[in-house]
Amino acid sequence: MALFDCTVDARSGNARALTFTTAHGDFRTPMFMPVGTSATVKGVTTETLHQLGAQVVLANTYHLSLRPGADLVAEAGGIHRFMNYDGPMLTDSGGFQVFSLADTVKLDQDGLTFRSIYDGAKIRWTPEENMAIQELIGADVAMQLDQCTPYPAERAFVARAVDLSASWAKRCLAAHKRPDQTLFGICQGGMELDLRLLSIEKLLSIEQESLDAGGRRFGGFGIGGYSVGESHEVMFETLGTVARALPEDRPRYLMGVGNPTTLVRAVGEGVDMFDCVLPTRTARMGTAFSSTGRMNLRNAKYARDFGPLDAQCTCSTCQNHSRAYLRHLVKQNEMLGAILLSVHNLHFLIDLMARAREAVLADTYDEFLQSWMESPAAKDY
RNA sequence: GGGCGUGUGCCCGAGUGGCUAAAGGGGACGGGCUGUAAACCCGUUGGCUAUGCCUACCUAGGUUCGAAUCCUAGUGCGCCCA
Repeated sequence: MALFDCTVDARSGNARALTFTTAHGDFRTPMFMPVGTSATVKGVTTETLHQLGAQVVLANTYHLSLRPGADLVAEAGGIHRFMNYDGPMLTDSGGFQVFSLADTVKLDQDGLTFRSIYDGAKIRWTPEENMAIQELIGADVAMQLDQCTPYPAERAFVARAVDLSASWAKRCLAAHKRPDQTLFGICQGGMELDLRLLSIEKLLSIEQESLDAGGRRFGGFGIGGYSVGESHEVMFETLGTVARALPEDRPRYLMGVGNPTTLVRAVGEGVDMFDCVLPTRTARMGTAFSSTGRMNLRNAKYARDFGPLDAQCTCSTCQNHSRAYLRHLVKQNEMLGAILLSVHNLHFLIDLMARAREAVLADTYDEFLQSWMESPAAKDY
C-alpha cells in the first residue's frame, strides 16, 4: 500500500475497522493512542509501549516547540529518533494548549500570538509556521491548527471558531509539504449540529479546492471540541451524525477522549481513533481502570487485598503485583506505583480497542457494545 | 542536688486573658482527573440524643465575669552547673 492509504477492512453497523499506512508502519483501528506530550508517555518506556501494543503515540507541538525546540528535535533526526519510538506518531498542533493555557492569547485572522508558559516569551504562530514546526518535529501525522471551543459557549463564538478553524485548515493544507507526513483536518462546532456539519462541509470543500489545484488532501479528520465539560448525553446527541458525515474512506479521530465507555460507544457511532491523558494521569493519581470499574488504589479497603489488580487483565502489572502492593506504592508516593498503574491503564484501553476491532471484523459489534454496557466496568461512565 | 527552658488535637507545630473545638504542615479517610505546565487538585478529620450540649491544650489546685494563655505545686522532657 502507498503511504497514507487507508483501507476499510470491515464494518459492523456503524463501527469500522481500518488499516492506515505510514512511513513507520501501519496502524489498525479502532485504536487508542497513548499521549506523550513532551516526547514521553509519562512513566512508560518506548519498549513497554511496543509490548503494550500501542500503535500510534502522540506528541505535542506546543510543548516540544518551546522545550527543547523543534529545531533540536529535527537535529536529533526527528521525533521518532529523538525519543526512540519507531512506530507511527502524531503531533497535535498545540492550538489546544494556546487556548487552554495562555491567558493572553491574541487571536486574529492571520494567526495567534501568545506567551510561552516556560519563560513568558512572546510567540507568534500562523498556520504556515505551525505546519513548518510540525514538519520539523516530523511525526507521521500532523494536525491542523484549530480553535477548540469550551462548553458551554455562545453559539456566535462557536460559529466564529468554525470559520477560523476552516480558514486555518485551508492554509495548513496549502502550506503542508513534507512527503512522509500527512495532515488531518479538524471539525469544530461545539454541540451545535448545524455548525458541526458546516465545519465538515468547509473541510471537504477546502480539500476539493486543493485537489483541483493539484494539491494535497487530508489524511484523516479530527473531531475536536468534544469532552470539554458537556454531559455524555449531550455529546452523543451529535457525535454519531458528525462522525458519519466525515468521509468513509479515512480515519475519524475523536480528540481527547478518554473514558472506556465513551470509546466503546463512539466506535459504535463510527469513530476510529482516540487519544487521552486519562489513563496515564489517573494512574499517576492512583486510580486504575478495571473490568469492575474504576478503582482508587488509595482506598483503605485494598490495604490487605493481596489479589491481582484485575483478575481478568493480562498486563504485566496484573500478572506480577497485588492490589496491596500497588496501594502501598501509591500511598508512599513511590514512582513505581505510577509506572505500574500507567502500564495497566494503557493496556486496558489499548486492549479494549483491540477487542473492539475483533468484534468489528467478526461483525458482532452490537453484541460487543451491549455486553460492555451491561458489564460492571461501564458503571463508572 | 541547683539553674534555665519546655509539655497544644493521631504526629509536628502556631497561639501568651475573651474573636479558640484551637492557625499551618504531616498523616489518615474520601472525592476528582478527558487533543497533559498535574507524582496534582478539592473536601473531611474530638464526641453527641446536634441551630444546642459535653469533653479538650501534661496533672492537681488557684486568680478572674472569663484561662491553652496568669499564679502555685507536682510531673515528663531538654540544656547548663554541681
